Amino acid sequence: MSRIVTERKDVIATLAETFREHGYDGTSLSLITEKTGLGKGSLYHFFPGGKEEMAEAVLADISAWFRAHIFDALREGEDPVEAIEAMFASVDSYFRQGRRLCLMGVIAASGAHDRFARELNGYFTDWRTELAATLERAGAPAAECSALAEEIVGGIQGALILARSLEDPAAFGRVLSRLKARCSMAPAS
Amino acid sequence: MSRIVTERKDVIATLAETFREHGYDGTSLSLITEKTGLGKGSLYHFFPGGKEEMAEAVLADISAWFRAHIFDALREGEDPVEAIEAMFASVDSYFRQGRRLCLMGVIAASGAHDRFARELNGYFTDWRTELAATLERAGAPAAECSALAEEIVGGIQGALILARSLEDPAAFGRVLSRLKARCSMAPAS
DNA sequence: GCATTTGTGTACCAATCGGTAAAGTGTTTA
DNA sequence: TAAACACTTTACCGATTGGTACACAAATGC
Repeated sequence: MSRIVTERKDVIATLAETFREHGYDGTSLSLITEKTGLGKGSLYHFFPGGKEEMAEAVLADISAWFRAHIFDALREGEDPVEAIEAMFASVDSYFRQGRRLCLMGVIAASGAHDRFARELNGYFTDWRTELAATLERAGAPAAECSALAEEIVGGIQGALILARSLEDPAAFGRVLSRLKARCSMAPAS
Repeated sequence: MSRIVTERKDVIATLAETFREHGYDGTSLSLITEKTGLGKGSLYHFFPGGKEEMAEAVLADISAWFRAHIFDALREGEDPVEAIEAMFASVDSYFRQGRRLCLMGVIAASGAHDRFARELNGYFTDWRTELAATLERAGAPAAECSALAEEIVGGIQGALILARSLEDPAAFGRVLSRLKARCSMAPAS
């Protein structure tokens, strides 16, 4: 019997998908065992803190992904208009054209939100901040770009909820393209 | 010892608040017992179907409220512009200036979403439909008002998630007023 | 080659889960 | 006034929950 050796990071993607689909409270250890193929022994070897540490690891992983692929790209993109366009493309792909929920939103809307308040706050604060700065670089009126960023970051979350509720993933793309259109209006005077 | 007699409808508001705050899976019968002050016997007397029937009753109650106070007001308001303005005011008040989540959104973002798919779909479909029709009556370009309604209904959900995550209820009001502003642009040609 | 580290499987735990059964109390109705 | 009804209380059920203990196997380091 060949032993299949796992590493901590191999589990995180599966963990993330499970939490996304079933929520924090809806994800039991037995469900995790089933989805990952790992027994409790292995699970608690990687995550001594149990379920809470698993969720924390997943959230940290997601934060890192967004920092690397979205926030940094916004800040460091030479052409801010192009960078914003790239952000929308990345978001559409990351959320699988509206078929995948945002785990940050899922946690925020669950009873476990206070346990992960720091991660949630950081994620949304960073996104709003970086997007606002890039909008300003792109020529949006300075007084407005923080509010516009807020509207967009929130709009993305709402569009995901809406798409799932309407059972119409395409609704996500429609809202996304409207939000994108808002970015190119009211260019710098 | 005076016996306190309860009616089914008396429990529903407390039930709603509990589900809102703790999510569907996070709301246990013992938590419900604690919040409502009712024992399991009484609970199962009112809701023989248990937790699922309780949630269904709450969702039905919410649907009825929105139908009566939002959707009907949109459809029957003589002045469509005023009706839309009233909708935003009602929404701001219903969601307690961003301090209260939408239970429909909470369920949609939970693992229980498929169990209540019909209710979720109906709620969002009706809202989008009625708002789109009112926008058209208000003079919005016919080709656009369905998409605009979608953007607004989704935007409200997202703003609630955002406000909770940022621990800044005021973010809800800010997004709300931006969404409202979108309604008065592009008047009929 | 031997010890240590890294990962796995199994058995177990108290606590809680959602749900049931039935006796009891008060209120309405006939 | 007696039966029917509406609500409550208490005790109980098997299943599942998150978590622990520990023996065990494979890879790794010296």
